[in-house]
Amino acid sequence: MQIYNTLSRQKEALKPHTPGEVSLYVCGATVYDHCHIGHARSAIIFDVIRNYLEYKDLRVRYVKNYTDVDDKIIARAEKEGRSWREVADQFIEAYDRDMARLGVREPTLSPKATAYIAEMVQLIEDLISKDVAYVVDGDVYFEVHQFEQYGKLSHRKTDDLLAGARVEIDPRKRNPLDFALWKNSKPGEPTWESPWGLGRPGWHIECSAMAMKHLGKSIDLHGGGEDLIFPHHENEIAQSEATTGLEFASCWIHHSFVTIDHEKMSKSLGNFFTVEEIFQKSSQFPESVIGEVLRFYLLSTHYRSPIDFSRESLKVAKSGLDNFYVLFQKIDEIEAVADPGEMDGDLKRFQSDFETAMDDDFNTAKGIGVLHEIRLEANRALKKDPKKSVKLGHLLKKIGRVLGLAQLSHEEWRYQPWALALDASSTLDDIAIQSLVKERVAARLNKNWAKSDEIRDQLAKAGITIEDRPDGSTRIKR
RNA sequence: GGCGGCGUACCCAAGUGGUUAAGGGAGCAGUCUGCAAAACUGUCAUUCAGCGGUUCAACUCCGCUCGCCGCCUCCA
Repeated sequence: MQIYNTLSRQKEALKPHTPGEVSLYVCGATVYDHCHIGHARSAIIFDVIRNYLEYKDLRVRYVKNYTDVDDKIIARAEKEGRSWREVADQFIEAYDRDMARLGVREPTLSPKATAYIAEMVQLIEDLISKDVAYVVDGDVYFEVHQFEQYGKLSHRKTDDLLAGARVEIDPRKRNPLDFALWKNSKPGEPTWESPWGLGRPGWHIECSAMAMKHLGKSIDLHGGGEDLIFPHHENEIAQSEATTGLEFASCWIHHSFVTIDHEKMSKSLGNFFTVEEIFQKSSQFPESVIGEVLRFYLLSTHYRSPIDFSRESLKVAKSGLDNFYVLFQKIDEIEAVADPGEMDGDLKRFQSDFETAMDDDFNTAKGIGVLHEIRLEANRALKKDPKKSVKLGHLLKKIGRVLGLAQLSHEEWRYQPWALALDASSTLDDIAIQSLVKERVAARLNKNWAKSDEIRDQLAKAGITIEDRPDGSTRIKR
């Protein structure tokens, strides 16, 4: 298995510290607002990476934190006249709910930063004693020049960083690049006791403390969005390695962004979509369907490439997924039986194609391509070799599980045949549709084609497509 | 200014120093159907932004040009 490592800027073989076990740490969200599609992309990518490692019989210890103390949380709390804790708790809950709807499994552990203040204080004390950190008026800073390898992750020289720096010069810092490990807190802010007085931790130290606490001094995989490379991950490396003298993480995985009109989503541009709002706007579908559409869309581009978000791209994802569920329905209808374990001929080839794709830096886009090839083959075999179709259907489910796709039954997918579109602009309600469909079925039985077609046109105008099935039933699609 | 990425058919998107450049969506034709729809079959890039170079051979390696984007500040 080859994984692209930001540290070396090339793909490397995965070599866990403990054979058969993999430790994975991912920087989670700062909980000051609802999460957006970018957060969803991050969560889904690492969910799939975790699933695939497990599929390859590796035991995965996956830690993803919540940053529940931060300037933005404090600012929001102040603005809304409530406590920072309330704000954090609210958005942790919202985050968990969004993740569940996206079919993202819970990590092995989801620590909250504020539960690890003691560990952070201890780390900082150690850094001070090693003379790589210094105290100024109740603040503690990490002295970047004391860590020779500073810049190894972002591949930047400290001089270059200074040259392009847009950082305000703080006269109390020995060097503008020095970053806060501990901040003297202002009245009303969250506060903990420390050897340097009342204060709160800096952002970077949180992840170091939680990662080392739960995964040890040297972890196998560390991930996050590519915007975290500098300074967050660079600083994590500096702090952690300055304390332990060991390599903090062997492999750094960074994913690219979700863009809107090819620009990074951001609050300042106002061009972001929250997961919550996508679910709300698509509420004519069951959550499991929307979640899967989002997953399919987000996994259809390699994680290291940017992906542009649009309504259109979700429609395409929906269409792609429809094909799988149509197949599942057809397989159900043929009533052939096959042992899910039976793997012969094409089956093995498809499975190995999928593994080859995923072994190559988690190429989910190619993996989805294999899913479609299996689907096509299963459709072809439907009449000639129904048993093969059933087996291919089993394979589809097995492989799909890694990606979190194609796991529903066709009934769940098309739970109400008359509620199948992303743009529900129909002027007819479900009851009206049902009665028109009944009327049309009767007309067709009487071979009253004019009437039947008239009803079909009427439904078409309301944005509903009719499909007559061979058994006389009617399927409807918006 | 420093560092990095991208540009593949109408749209999205994999990929490789050399046999047919995945797959999806859309389109077109056929099978099926009362007609449709769905599904299946076929078709849809002699070509991979442009120009040079290396090579027996490049879309794939190197250089330059054009266009787009990201990081260097909190950010998935």
